[in-house]
Amino acid sequence: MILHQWTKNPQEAIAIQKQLASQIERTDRLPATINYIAGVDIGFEQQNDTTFTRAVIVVLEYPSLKVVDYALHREVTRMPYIPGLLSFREVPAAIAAFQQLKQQPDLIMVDGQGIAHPRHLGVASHLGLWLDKPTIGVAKKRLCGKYQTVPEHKGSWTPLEDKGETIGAVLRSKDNINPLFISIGHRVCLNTAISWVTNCLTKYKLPEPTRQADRLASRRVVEERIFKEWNIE
DNA sequence: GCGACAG
DNA sequence: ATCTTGTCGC
Repeated sequence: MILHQWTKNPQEAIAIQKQLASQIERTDRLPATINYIAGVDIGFEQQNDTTFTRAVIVVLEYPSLKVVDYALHREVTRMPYIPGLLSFREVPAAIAAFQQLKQQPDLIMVDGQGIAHPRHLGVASHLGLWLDKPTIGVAKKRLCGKYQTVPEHKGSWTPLEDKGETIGAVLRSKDNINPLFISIGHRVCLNTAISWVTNCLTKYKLPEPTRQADRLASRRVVEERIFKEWNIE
């Protein structure tokens, strides 16, 4: 279902975000059993005078964390990067990639903020609302909010607060490595978001869903060997 | 006015 | 995000 037009006008985009933010669900509404978790990431390719947006979405089986499906979509980049309006640049491509999946996920982790955003509608929230799926924002940097120093050991976290409310969690996903910024995307409460990200952590900074998506999104060319490596097709 | 600013 | 070499540390 179409929620709105993907305007390229900043003023209109801000108005749309304010209207959509009220529809975000901050409490759990996800399957009792999670069998498939998706990871989303976007990369860019410069080809002479044109910039292409490349969206990658991978689906991992849980708890094995094995990749069972993935999709990729390229399109000419529609908007420049403007802090706070990232979803209007990246989400359309992510939706196109999502529609190619054969295995539907029960939960989606997105590279970027969820409600930890000036108008409470980061990429993870916007994508979740559009797809009507549970989503979690997994960002590597802070967009807004304040937080206390996080203990250095893996698993510890401190609240990310803005204007008197908790908008996310600053989570140490690996010992002595910069923390991740976790926030509600849609249909998942903060504690549930934190536990699912934690459940998907192995020996790296990023949880497996976004780490695997990142591997493809940040690649110059998607070679055939990737298919074999994941035993797909 | 000045600084901050996901990817 | 992307452009890029070496380098410090577990």
